[in-house]
Amino acid sequence: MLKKLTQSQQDTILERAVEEFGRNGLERAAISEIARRSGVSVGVIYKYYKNKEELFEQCLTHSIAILSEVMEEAVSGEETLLGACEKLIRACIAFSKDHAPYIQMYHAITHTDTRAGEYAQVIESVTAQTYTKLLSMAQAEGEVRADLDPALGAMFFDNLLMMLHFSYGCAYYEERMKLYDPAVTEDELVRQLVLFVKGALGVRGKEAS
Amino acid sequence: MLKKLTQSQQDTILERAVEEFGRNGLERAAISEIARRSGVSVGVIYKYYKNKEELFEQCLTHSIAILSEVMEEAVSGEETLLGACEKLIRACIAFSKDHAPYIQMYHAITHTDTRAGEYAQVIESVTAQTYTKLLSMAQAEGEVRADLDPALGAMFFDNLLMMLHFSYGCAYYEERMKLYDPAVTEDELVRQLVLFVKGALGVRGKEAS
Amino acid sequence: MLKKLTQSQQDTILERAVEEFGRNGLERAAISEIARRSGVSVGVIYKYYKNKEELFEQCLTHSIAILSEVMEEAVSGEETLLGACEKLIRACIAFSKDHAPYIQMYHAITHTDTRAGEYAQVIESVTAQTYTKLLSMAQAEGEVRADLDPALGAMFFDNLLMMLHFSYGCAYYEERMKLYDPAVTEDELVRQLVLFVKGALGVRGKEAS
Amino acid sequence: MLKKLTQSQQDTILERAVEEFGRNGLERAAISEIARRSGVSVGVIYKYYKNKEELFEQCLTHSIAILSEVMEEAVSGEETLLGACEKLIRACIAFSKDHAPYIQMYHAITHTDTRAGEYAQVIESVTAQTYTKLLSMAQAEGEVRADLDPALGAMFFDNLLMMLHFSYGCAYYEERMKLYDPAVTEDELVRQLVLFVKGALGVRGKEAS
DNA sequence: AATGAATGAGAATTCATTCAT
DNA sequence: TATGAATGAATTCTCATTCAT
Repeated sequence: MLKKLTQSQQDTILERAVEEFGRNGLERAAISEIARRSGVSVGVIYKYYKNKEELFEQCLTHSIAILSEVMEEAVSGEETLLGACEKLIRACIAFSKDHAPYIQMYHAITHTDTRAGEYAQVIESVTAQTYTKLLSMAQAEGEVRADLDPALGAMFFDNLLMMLHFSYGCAYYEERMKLYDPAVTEDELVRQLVLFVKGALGVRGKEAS
Repeated sequence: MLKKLTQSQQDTILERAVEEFGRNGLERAAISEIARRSGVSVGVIYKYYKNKEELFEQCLTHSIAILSEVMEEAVSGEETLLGACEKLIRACIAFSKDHAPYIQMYHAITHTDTRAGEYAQVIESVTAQTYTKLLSMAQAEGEVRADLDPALGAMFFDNLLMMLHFSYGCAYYEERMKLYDPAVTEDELVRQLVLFVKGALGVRGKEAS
Repeated sequence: MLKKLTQSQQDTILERAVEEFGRNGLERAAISEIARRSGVSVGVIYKYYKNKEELFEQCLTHSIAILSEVMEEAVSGEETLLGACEKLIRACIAFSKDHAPYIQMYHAITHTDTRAGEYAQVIESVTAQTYTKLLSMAQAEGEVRADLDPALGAMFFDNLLMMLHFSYGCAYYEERMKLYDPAVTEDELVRQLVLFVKGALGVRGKEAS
Repeated sequence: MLKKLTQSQQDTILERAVEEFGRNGLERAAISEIARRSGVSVGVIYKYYKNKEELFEQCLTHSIAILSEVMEEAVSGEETLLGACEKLIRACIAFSKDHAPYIQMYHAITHTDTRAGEYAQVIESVTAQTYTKLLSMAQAEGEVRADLDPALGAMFFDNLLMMLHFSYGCAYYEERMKLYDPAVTEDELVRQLVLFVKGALGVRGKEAS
């Protein structure tokens, strides 16, 4: 057969690869399995990706892009900080539930030793800056407590979101969540986490300032 | 007869194994590498551990035991909740700095899919119950806000601690932390995190209640 | 794509495998050795056979098929029982001389403990039924003595054939044969064995009945 | 401990080894298992036997000695050839039933490629000569047919006995026997085999000559 | 350009044999 | 002298990567 891979086929490969990596991790994931599920030959994968690791990285980039998009969309047009927080939290959960493999990939990548800096840079920069700026602005308007360091506050908040991702996307953390509260509803968790964050940031309604 | 491995040699194997598993995860970790670094033959590892998985689990048990001890010791004799939090936070950081491989191994284990429930149970149960009870009691005494769900509050708090572990024990998260604040001092981070938690839990000094 | 193994190459693998299994038995036979002698890589053997045991079984099937064919051809068109016996005896010897590895493999398999029943079923059923029916019919026609149990008679006869296989295919039994008669010619042996069987079965010419 | 191995301990080792080799064959048999079952250390086995193969050979010698003894005893004092045959046949069956491991070892040894001549010499010489002489004498007295070659006749007879050993001592041949006659009794088999041999040798009662 | 069979390095595991005690 | 723990070579099997077609 001599037809070039369509964009859609490339997307398919990436999605199947994310699933395979999510299921089995970088090591145990099998290129041949990804090829089979994608309906292409092994060779074609090596045409587009130098080796397994590079495919893994592309999956990562792909995953992060999707995740970022979802998260950004979540807060767009949201007026209040707390409203944005809740939207982010809900987006986290929804995304993790629907795209567990992406979360598992995300978790896997954070275990990388080599190239950690590079990866972190690519993946976390935007979020870090966005959240920090968000808090800075809120602080300037008196919406959050004055003694909060915006950068660290942003990191702590993002830490909570990351763990939320894992809790809804990785088997281990799901089990762990059950140990804390076997029957918690998603709504109750969101409510509690919003309260938690609200207190942590010392959020006051704007009108209250 | 040939001298049995001394306790110290056995400890060495476990330490090298933790390092190897931390570096490479269960899959990629190589028994032969662990043997080589431990200065013993491959065979002796199979004398002491049935297979790679069992060695992994022993490493896990070992790591958790050490971590638990440190964390428990940190809060013992601490009167106030906030004091305990700060101690825990400082213990987290100290431990992660000193025992990065243990943290990496912990991070690796949370990526396991098979046996996730089993592992979570073993590793997280005690912490989950301890923190939950701590918050319950504090709440009963009016030390934390009344609308906090102790179980979820405990989980969020532990989530922050876990991310702290990673931030000081795993390269990726270290780099990520630098993105938020390249020059933050440990003391400042602790101060900010204590404030963050204080607000999140709605902590009032006991005398204030 | 890389050229698939030709049929001839696949046959080579099977032949080399039969030799290796014949030489060393299932346990000691080394896949790597079979690969080396076949001029293929180890991997290709695992492409065609799930594991060593499956290769072993295929060798078995192959050997039995060849042997059966030879034996069946030997008796086809033979009118008298004694004529058939002589043909079988000669076929045994010829086959064993030409295909010693198959005989050695057969000998090896009879040492298997696990799956003995399964193997025996596959290998011996046809022969058992054929010989038994042959004797039954001959008995009905008064060609063999009336007090012979056809099934047991068939087994004793086949026992003699099996030992003949071994005597011409396995070093040990060859040496053993020399102990009985260092200089025996094949023709003399056949003549004697035919006489032996003739007496054992109480064969009378049909015209004598 | 500094006590020398008693004769009884040496016998124990040999017996346990025969069992282990009978069970698992030369390859899979484990020296450590033999040591454990014999209640001695691994080292002591290597004190008495250079290596596994030598132990195997000693087991063989031991097995053959026992077998020979039993067979010789069986025929001693027996007057008629046919009586001796029946005694031998019964002894075969009884021994194989009681000492299957010895038979399995015997079967294993006949698979040896290297040293086949040596082994055969040691193991089969006496039997070969005994049976041949037996037939020669019987022939001289007109007890067996005149056109029988005593050496070949002896071999065919011994072939039948060997297969009998296997049929009662090795799983594969047991199963094979069931294919021929699933419900045969030992007595019936003996009766049929005696008849078979009687015919084969052309035995006449002495008084009939 | 795509295919997918072949390659072969690499990893887990076993166990005969050694030898320090 | 007996012990049995340690050794490490050897074997099976997998799968990322190559490359002839």
